Amino acid sequence: MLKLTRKLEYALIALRHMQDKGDTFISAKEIADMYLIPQELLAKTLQQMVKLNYIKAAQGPHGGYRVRKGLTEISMTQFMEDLEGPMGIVDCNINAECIQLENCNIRLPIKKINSNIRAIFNEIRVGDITS
Amino acid sequence: MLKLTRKLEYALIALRHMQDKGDTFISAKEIADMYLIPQELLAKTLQQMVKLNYIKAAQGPHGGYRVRKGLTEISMTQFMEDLEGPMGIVDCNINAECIQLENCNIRLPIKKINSNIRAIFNEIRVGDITS
DNA sequence: TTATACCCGACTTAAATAGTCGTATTTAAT
DNA sequence: ATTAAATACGACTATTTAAGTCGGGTATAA
Repeated sequence: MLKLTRKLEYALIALRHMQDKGDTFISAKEIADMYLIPQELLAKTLQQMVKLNYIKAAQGPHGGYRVRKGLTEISMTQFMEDLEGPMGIVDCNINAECIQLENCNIRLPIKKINSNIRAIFNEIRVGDITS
Repeated sequence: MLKLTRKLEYALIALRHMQDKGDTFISAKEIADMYLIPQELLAKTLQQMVKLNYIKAAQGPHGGYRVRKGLTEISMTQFMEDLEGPMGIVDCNINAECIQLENCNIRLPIKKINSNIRAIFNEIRVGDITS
């Protein structure tokens, strides 16, 4: 339990790699080869990040991706939720459609733990990992 | 991502309920009915907690479970890992058999986040949730 | 003796994650 | 123009993990 998804790992690895390379466009293949990441999967993730305006893509030969300036300032909470949807250690923190609800006897303490975890990721910037 | 398992939720709900009832033995059925938890699943979890010496069982009619004194003092980290195995937001924090390892460019920052999360659960006692 | 409850392992199902494939489009270089 | 290298995108499949079920056993109070 309490695991990050591979997608997030791959995204961070890729961002860090691109960050290191400055302004040049880096292909998905280069990153996939270097870190032994399944290329298609990484590609999809990079495409998602383009849509999120995290990175910029260039098509054609010598194309690839590069990091948008300022990306490093966003919080990990934002980053994670942009890529994977809402974060919450239990479902009722997310969809609130729990059949128990009224009966639940641990709601409050769990909620508190949840905000502790969010607090951690709120205070971490993407740049803390990728720079 | 970053979810607790149902088993842990059920375990905590059950512990809290038993705690509230003091020394009397509470059956799995009573708890399952009250909180709409699948009985067999809850039963298995309770049995696991008996083995861990978290709770005490009594067989036969009017049997059931009750909480061991002192349980409330153990940390959530211990509790969670006893029930679900090692905790870690990425695999390499657990089994260390990552094909990348050398290449990985985000190992250190991830490790740091991981210990932040562990720190949270280390400082929470089971009793903080169940009492 | 019966009914209630725990005990325990094997099994099945469901959901989430991870990974693959095919086809289309863009574009630099020749 | 043609080719090759790259992104774009949706549908599909596979794998893993979590969740839930079942069957047969044992203990014990009434």
